[in-house]
Amino acid sequence: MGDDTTTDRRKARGRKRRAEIIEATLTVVQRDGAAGVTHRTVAKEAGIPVSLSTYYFATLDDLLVAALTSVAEAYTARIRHIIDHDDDKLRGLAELIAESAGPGRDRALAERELSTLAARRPALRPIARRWRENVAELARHCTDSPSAVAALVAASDGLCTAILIDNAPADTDYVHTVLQQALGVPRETVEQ
Amino acid sequence: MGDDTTTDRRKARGRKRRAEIIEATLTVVQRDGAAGVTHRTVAKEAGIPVSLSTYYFATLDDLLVAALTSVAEAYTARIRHIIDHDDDKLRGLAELIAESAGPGRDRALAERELSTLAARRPALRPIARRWRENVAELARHCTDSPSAVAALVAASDGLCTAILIDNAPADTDYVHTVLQQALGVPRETVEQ
DNA sequence: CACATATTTGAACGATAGTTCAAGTTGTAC
DNA sequence: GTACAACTTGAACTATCGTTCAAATATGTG
Repeated sequence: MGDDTTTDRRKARGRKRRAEIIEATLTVVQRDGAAGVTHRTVAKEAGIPVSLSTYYFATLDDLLVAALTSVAEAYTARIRHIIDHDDDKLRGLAELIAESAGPGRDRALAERELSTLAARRPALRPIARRWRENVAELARHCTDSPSAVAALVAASDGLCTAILIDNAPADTDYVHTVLQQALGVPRETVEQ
Repeated sequence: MGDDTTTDRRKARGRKRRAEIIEATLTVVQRDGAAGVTHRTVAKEAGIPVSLSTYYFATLDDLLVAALTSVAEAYTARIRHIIDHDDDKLRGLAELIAESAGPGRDRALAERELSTLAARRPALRPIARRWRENVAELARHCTDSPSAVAALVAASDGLCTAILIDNAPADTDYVHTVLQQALGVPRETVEQ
């Protein structure tokens, strides 16, 4: 009847709709910022009536929470993949960060908007924190120093901000160099 | 008549009102986030009618721009003061950053909200960028390495984020240690 | 005094917001 | 078929929004 793994096609469609609405929400955030997210703009983006948006997300807050969760999970998955599969994990991280300047800019922008939102809602903090914890775990594969881990995590975050807001140089080599510097690798391998 | 240094008491009162409205705006941002800023909430906070808010700031955008400019300038002034007057400039920066956990939390939160806003408005980027450039200048007093400067700037930003969103440890010593790490000081003086 | 300029006020307009709801449709179980 | 649950729809309610405006007050100038 109502078990978790039901194959009820109605519920399956419901889950799909839910995902579609979240996707439309992220599109709106990327285009107009978190301030542009309303039940109506999201519904229009998804091509559905307004009341269907509220059917799946009773309040606008629920929708934003779901969107943040989704985008954070996607980002976290990327990092986990680097940890598990990349040989040079620091370089993998640098590539991921450098993406924020190119194709991944919209996504990174959305994540910043939503994480800023999280600063004001304690319920969202654990989700926003997960990204940071995963970067820390990646860092622990590169060094034993706790302060080096902290510096790398902070620098990673700061680099993303710089790329998004300052249009800082964002080629992988540059990011990689700065990450190495934060990690404290010997000078002569960093300086030109 | 209309020169800059007029002592016209009417204009003086106008400037004071303008400052009051900006102050009220920042209070609203600190309490409810940038999304909570409306002409009405600001007017209520300032104890004035709505139309007076629009008299000084024709559009809501003008008001947000003015508020961001104000908060960014205050922060920049703090950094400049450290550069010009502190002996241990890195420690001064660490103290400033650590403030974000205590009395300066609201202001730091407001700055993040408003700088996130800047990501979507090119006109605001120069203002948001100034903070970063001043930190870089401070860093250049501590090192000759360009990558060390970049790492310190990025780490400073990331530490603020961590303190605001993750409730990361924020005592001055800890922040100072991480900043030193990013700067690349010899290991033995950093590790415990 | 009159005259001009700057500030202040309350009311109003049109637009859009979140949310609710009763009615309709589709799919599942019996 | 009937009964039931999940999904979908359009319309509506109330609230708040940004902005405008004419009138009132205060201040400076002659």
